[in-house]
Amino acid sequence: MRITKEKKQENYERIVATASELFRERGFDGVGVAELMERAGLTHGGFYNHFRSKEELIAEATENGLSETLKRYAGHDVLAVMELYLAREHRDGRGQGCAAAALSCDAARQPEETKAVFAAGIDNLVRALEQGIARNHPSGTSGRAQAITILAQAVGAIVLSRACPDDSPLADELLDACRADCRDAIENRTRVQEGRV
Amino acid sequence: MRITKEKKQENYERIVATASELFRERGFDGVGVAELMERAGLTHGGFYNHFRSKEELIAEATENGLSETLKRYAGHDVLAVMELYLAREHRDGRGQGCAAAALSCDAARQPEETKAVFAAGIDNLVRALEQGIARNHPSGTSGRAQAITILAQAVGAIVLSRACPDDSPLADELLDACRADCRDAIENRTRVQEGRV
DNA sequence: ATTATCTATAGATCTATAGATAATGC
DNA sequence: ATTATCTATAGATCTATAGATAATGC
Repeated sequence: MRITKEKKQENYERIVATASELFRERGFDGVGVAELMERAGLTHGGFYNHFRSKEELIAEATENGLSETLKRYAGHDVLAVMELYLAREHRDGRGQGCAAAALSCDAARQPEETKAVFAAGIDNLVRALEQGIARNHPSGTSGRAQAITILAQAVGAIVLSRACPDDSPLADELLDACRADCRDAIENRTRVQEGRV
Repeated sequence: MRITKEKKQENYERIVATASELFRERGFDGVGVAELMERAGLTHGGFYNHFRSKEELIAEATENGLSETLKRYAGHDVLAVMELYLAREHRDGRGQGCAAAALSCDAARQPEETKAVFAAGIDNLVRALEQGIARNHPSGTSGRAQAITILAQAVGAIVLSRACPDDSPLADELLDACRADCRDAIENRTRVQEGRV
């Protein structure tokens, strides 16, 4: 049974959104085309009307996940972003959380084209954080380097925290120490820019 | 053909060492038992004389990888460790590099027992870094929280840098910004402890 | 006529097991 | 006699394709 072009586009988007979530939960190798299509309400074979290969979907789902992540964090000051990012709810909701934190290890093992998509997504996050820093420091100079260090630390904290067992004290310690450190770093930036050092 | 107990132990250790490296390169799902055993110079079926399941090997290889990582970095001051850690050579040698950076995303998807092994390994790295901070600050107070933030940032920088394409400027930018930030953080600690703020 | 979906399946993997072989270790 | 390895294979996956079906879009 054939469907309208509009319905096809809807199906395509549902496949990508479903894949984006499942990949974050289980990794690229942890999700098969058959299960993915079933979850999207379609049958296995139909997949290849939308994508030439699973690899093509991986690139698409990665781009989608990273742009969703950007959307969630753009437009807020950096401290507000970090409160949300370094929260237990974020750590415990891999499928709905930051795609950079959930998929970076897996992305490292993908072909160069997929890694290019990933790098573009990270760069967008860095730029959003840089603007977030500017919201805490309206008169400050460019904070790209600091945006990079804050993103790296936040991603590292989430990634390591998720690798700990549910009841591990270290898991929470990671989030708390990095949240406090980020606050200090931003505060310190204020002090430096006001010439108080 | 049966072999000596000693040879069996040697085979066991070679399987774990081979797995530890291959898993870091390709992830737990990216390496099959057959290929692993072939690389270790044994046949597929022999695997189950050493392990009840692949899952058991994963826990063992994770522990092995993390303790190798600890061995490499223990006993040096924190700035020397970070020079090594945030280097291009480390980023580009996943199989020989830090197991926490290579496997944390994968470990997050493993059963609780494997995650417990992972958390113990991270805690050892944190303690080693804390001692490394003490080498830069012999008279300082405990630096566990700072050790945690430095580890998180370093892991995040490597993980994100590896997800970028080979020629990506962002990949190097991540390493350089975090290396500089770590130097600043340790320097700032000196200033604080000398009462200069 | 075109095409998005479906069913069915090819062919390659994957983990794990069964049974044979042959050398160790009692 | 025990046991570490080997060969062979069961049974479950996995990606991808072929061909049938039926509704759209010309």
